[in-house]
Amino acid sequence: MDIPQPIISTVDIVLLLIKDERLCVTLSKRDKDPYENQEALPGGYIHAEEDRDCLDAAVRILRQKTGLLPPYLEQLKTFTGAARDPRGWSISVAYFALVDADLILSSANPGLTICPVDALRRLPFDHNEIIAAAVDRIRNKSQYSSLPCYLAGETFSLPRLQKIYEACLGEALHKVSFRRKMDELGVLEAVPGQTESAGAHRPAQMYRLKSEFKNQLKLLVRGL
Amino acid sequence: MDIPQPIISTVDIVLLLIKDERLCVTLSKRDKDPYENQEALPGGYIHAEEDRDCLDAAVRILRQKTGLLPPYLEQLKTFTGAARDPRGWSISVAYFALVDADLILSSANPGLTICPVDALRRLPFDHNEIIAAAVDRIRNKSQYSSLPCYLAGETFSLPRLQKIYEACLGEALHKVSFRRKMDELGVLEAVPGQTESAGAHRPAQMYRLKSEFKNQLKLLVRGL
DNA sequence: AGAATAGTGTCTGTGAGACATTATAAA
DNA sequence: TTTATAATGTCTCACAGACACTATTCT
Repeated sequence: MDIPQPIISTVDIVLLLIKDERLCVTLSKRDKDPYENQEALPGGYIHAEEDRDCLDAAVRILRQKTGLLPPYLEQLKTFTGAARDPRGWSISVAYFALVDADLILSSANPGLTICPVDALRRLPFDHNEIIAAAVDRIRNKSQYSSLPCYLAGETFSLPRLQKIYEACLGEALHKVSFRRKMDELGVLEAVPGQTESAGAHRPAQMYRLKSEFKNQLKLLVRGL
Repeated sequence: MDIPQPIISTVDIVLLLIKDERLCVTLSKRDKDPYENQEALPGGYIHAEEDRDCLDAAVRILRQKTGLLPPYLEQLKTFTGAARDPRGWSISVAYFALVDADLILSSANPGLTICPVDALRRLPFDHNEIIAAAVDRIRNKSQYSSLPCYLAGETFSLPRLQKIYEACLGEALHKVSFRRKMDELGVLEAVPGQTESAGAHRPAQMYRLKSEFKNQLKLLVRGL
């Protein structure tokens, strides 16, 4: 039985959020070689002694680099090969996380940058490709699920939620249909008496996720 | 900088096909410990010296264990952790492949077994979970894509293709709608003059994938 | 009062499923 | 000629988008 050659095993995380009605990714300044001091996806080695599995590692790395545990976290895709890392053959299990922008902006972590996904410069490793996969994923799931609600924070108006969906999908949505679909999803409830004023016009009713859907995606039979 | 602990890095493949109108998975008898001589998903170590990336490794392993290159192969999901392999902390990058049953049954590889996915016994490692993820994937993609066509071989009748879709989805489909959708997909062309007789009734027109779609999935705007 | 957006009611075209009818080869 | 399934035409109901109208608050 041949002993396999050692392979670098890491986890990288695409932490997405909405800022100024645009879909953005969280970048972290690298504190080690290779690419020391450059902006890249937050990531790190798998610690076999400490992490039970890769999801565990992702949670640990998120805590270390951003100080928060996002309300949505799932495996995205695994990126592998001899060419993607100057240290040699590597595996990166990429994760996909969503968070309300206020949480990051308020925690004011110095090493972090928020950058719109459609205005990224060339990043180290294959991180542009990883982010592209994450954008594909959110585009796809936003068409038929409550996924973008995790970008919206505790309470939000329907007009704001529609803007978030539109930022995820990259296209404008029809208001009546959007509201019908949100109603059909059935994951939202109005917050009694709470409204949001935004100028010289009627204020918007605020909504929140029903508690039973806080940790559970809901899917539409037919998409938006 | 801490040197990470070595992690076992493997690739496993869920090779699906239709046999007797049922969705089946290809199992391979293990030739090494752990679980020597037991049926499990075909898989093996990543060879960092030889494989450019994991897709490369999957192709190599498929060639070694089954002797064929399936017309459809994509990454499925990565399974990781300390608990899934008795040898220790491991990463398995799982792949998802589709093939026409005739190809496997004709190659008559002795180490292979074909087993319906809904009649599996307990398999080594977390292979039941990996297969469940593959079944989820094919169920999902069959709803809105030409994916199941890769299970159908070179030429096939529409009634047979419908049976294949039904096996993938696990539910009966409406004939008229199914045909409308196949027409809308636009990936099929009739094979002039070729029909299939199957009893005392009108024979079925045979179809094949248009050559431009042989290596490309086509998606429906609205599902089946 | 006017402006501007929130929120809702109604109409219409598209499309999916139901049903029915025709087509065709084997027995 | 019967039988069984292939293949297609037609009807109807549901739904998505278009449009129009009402509601409400700030200026």
